Amino acid sequence: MANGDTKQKILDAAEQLFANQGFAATSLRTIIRAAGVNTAAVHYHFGSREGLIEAVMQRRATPINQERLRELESLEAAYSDGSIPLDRLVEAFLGPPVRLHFDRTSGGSILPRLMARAITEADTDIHDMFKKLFGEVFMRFTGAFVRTLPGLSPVEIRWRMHFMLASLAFTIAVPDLQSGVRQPGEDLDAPGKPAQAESVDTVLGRLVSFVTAGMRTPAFQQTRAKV
Amino acid sequence: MANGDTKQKILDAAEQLFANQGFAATSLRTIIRAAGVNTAAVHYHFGSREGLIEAVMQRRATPINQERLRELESLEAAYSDGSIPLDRLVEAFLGPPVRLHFDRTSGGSILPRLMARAITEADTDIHDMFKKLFGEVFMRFTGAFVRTLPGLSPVEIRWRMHFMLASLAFTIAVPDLQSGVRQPGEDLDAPGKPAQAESVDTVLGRLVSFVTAGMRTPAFQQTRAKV
DNA sequence: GTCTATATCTAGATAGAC
DNA sequence: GTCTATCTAGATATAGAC
Repeated sequence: MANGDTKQKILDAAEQLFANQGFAATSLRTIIRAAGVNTAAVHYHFGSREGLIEAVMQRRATPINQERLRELESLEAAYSDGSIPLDRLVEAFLGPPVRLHFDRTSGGSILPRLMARAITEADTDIHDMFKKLFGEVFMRFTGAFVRTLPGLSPVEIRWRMHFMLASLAFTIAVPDLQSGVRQPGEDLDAPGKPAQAESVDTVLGRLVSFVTAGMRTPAFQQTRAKV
Repeated sequence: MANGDTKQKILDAAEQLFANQGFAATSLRTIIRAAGVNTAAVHYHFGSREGLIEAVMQRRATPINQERLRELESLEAAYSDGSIPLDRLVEAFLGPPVRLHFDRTSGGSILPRLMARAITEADTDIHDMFKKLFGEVFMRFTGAFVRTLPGLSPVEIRWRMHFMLASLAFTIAVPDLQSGVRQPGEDLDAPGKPAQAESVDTVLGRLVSFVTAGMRTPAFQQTRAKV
């Protein structure tokens, strides 16, 4: 409990709680209780509650951005003459957060849940923060999708990336939704048992195949029936 | 400002605020200020903050459920011999909330945002509430999807419905995300201008075509490369 | 059914001792 | 760098007059 330890303890506790309960629902006092420190420590290290939120997010955004960029650049190098295959591109975007979500060793397993919370949260300040942290890499991917899918307008592509983001965020942040809802006739799983215990590869595979198919489908054509 | 008016005013104000700010971030005091009533009125009519939340959600769940069921039953009648076409089924599920989202007359335009918030929120009590309100109709649809997509396992179908729910919720609840992120090279829209102003049919069309394609794609096969 | 007034608690933030 | 003590504001909830 000596030196600079406190800062880390606060960050860890805050990350856990923000990820589990959301930002709005987590008070500083809950955090300091969990971290075993006192109120003043938070303000000393981070200035304010908002400063803490930003620090928590910043600590985690960098690795995801780096990993995504690394994969994207490796794909761009491999397919420098043509365009990148769609499923590879989708996986380069979804893989890093999903894999980190399942990584129980790095302490990063809560990380993507935290990120998903950030998109999901109502607070616009948090949205702004999120855009600041991920916006640049997101735009790089947008450009790649535009090249890979020349048949689609940029607007259409942006919508589909929005759906992709949605599927990603939900898969990570709201996993309990797929448990609570059971099938009509079948009982593949026991009454209360969550439908999870799936491997990283399986989850990522399901996600990538769904999103890739959605991305690839022909552009929606407005029927000008009315007007 | 005479009789039973107060209850309605509270419900309306609460719905607005919950939809815009989320549940956790909205205090009773904010609500009573907006509604022009006082604290005691809320407790008199709804017992507690949680009681108010439940009342707000219940008021809106019923019409969506009814509309979805009506469309589903009409499809089941029309295709009683075979299975329902996938895109019709997807539209029956997504159409009612999306259309209500755009309906500026019924005062229901905030409604689906509210619902989307409920899935999106961290609070598990709200999740439970949500499952209670929509679970039954959701299961009816699950059964229909299982019949329409015999090539997919129920587990796979549940995952894809999860992605569908995600895309729906995000489209309605987090519309600003698609604005803030702009294209690399192109400026189809002005710097700050949101990319919306799209018609109901366009948005619903984009959503349905993306989801339908994702739903229809062949089941993900686990490669047993490792292990 | 509606209000004012108030009780009780918890929030974020700061001052100042160590 | 870390703590205790405390300020102020805001929260939910209730009592009791009208």
